[in-house]
Formats: sequence, structure tokens, C-alpha cells
Amino acid sequence: MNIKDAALYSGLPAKTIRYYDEIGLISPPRDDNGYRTFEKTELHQLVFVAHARALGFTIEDCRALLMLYKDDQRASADVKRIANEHLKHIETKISDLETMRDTLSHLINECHGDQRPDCPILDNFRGRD
Amino acid sequence: MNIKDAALYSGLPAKTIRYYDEIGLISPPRDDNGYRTFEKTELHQLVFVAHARALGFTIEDCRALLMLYKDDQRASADVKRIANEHLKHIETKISDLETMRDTLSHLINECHGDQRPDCPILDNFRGRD
DNA sequence: CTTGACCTTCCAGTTACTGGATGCTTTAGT
DNA sequence: ACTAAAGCATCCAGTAACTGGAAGGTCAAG
Repeated sequence: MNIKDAALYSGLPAKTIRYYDEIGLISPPRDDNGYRTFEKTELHQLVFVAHARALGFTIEDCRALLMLYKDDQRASADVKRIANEHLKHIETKISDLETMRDTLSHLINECHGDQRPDCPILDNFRGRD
Repeated sequence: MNIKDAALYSGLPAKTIRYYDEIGLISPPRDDNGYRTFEKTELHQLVFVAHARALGFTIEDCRALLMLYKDDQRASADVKRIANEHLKHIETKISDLETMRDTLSHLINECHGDQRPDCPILDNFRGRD
């Protein structure tokens, strides 16, 4: 199977798959013509990475997870640790964004939003002297 | 006032201020020796940008907001529109992250996290054949 | 035999900085 | 006056994870 079909199968753009190859995340074998070939093993890895990326794991996380995925002797504790660290990152990001959201929506509510130049949003950004 | 004190005043690193100058977001005048000089006007703008960035506005948003900030004739509606668009982005990000968090914490709960190789997290990433 | 769809690589751009090298200027201390 | 340290400047490169585009090789269909 060539890259286009691998892209269709995995849901990843072909460009992204080439990029993953370039950084050594996956290493599909090449045909005599230089084309990358994708069979079951490669397709599974692509789907795996696609899933992990969809959950927000970084490429380096994916690299580590992929190692564990390929290792039949892995301990599930290793996977759980990586996942837990990532979960903490996600939770931090969520609460940061919630703070932003609350502040911003408060400011928006205060703002008339009409033709007048008076604007509490800008006033707030200005800070006090 | 030189860049170091402007950095202290605004809370932005000096490097970042130079970067903002480079991209034309701010344009502090220069002394005879080539040093950037910061007075009230420039300091206000720096604080303004720092606040907006802290709320997650992009640099281009900041550029637009800074124009409006400097324009005494602005309509508050313009500011409100930009702020509302940004609020939507934030809300989308939050709900994406919440979905990630829920899926991931579910998987983590299912995982033994011991020495055994069996791991529901990896199983899930693998997808079904 | 040509057209068009695929494939390849390489280069540049994205966002918003950050770190480091090199060198000039100013300031403080002796 | 001399020197050392601090502060300023510019420029180059790197970060994360792609994405777009150009130039050129390959392959299948008509």
C-alpha cells in the first residue's frame, strides 16, 4: 500500500506521515522505486499515533508510547505514568483557559459594544497609572 | 528609561520587548547611542500588550487592539467583536481539552498500572482490526 | 505516447518567542 | 584615567508540529 492509502486508512495527511518518517517516529520500508510501503504493522502504528496525538500527547510522548506498544514485555505502569503526566498538563491548561474565559467574558459583559469610544475591555488592559 | 527597566515595569522579558519592536508591534524611539527609550506612552503600550497576551490574544489580535486603544474615535463594538471571537476560540479549546481529559482519565482508571504488560491505554490506541 | 495522478526531496513559512555569540556603550570603582 | 562589569545592540539558530509549494521521477490508463 502506498502513502495515499495509508493516509486514508489512518486519517493522517500524507504530508504528516512523511514528516513522521523524517523524524524517525515511523520507518516504513521502501520499494525499489523509492516509494514508502505500508502494510499491517505500519498501518497499526499510524493509527496508534493518530489516536495518541488526538489525545494531545506530544510527538516525544508518542515516541515513548510507541516503544512500549512494540515491547511485549512492557509494564503497564510505564504507560500509566506517561498518561498521568499528560493528564496533569491537560488539567493545568484547562484551568488556565477557564481563568482567561472568566476574565474575558466578564469584561465583555461590561462593555456596551456600541459606537461610543468608552470601552471597559481596553480600560482593563490599560491598567491603572 | 532603558529596556531593562521597561521589562521590570511591564513584566515582559527584555528579549520579548525587542521582539515586539522587531515585528512592529511597538516602536520605541532610539537614543543617540541606539538604545531604545521607554517613556509613559511606550510603557502603557507594553502593559497593555502584556495584559492582552495574558488573556491569550494572539499578537495579531494585540496589534488590532492596540490600534483601537490608540484611536480615541474607536467604537467599543469593534473591541467587543474581537474579544468575542477570541472568547469563542477559548471555549472551543476548553471543550476539546475536556474531551481529552475525560477519555484519558477513563483509560487511566482502567489500567492496572503494574508489572503486567496488559494495558487498556495501549489497547485503546491500537484500535480494533 | 502522452496525460494525469502519485510519488520523491527540499526549502520556506507558521507562532511567539528564547538562547547564545559577538561587539559597542555606559557606569562604578580604584 | 583605566578597567571591569553591566547593559545595550544585532544577528543567527532553535523550538513544536506540521503545511504549502516547487522541481522532478514513476506509473497506470487510454
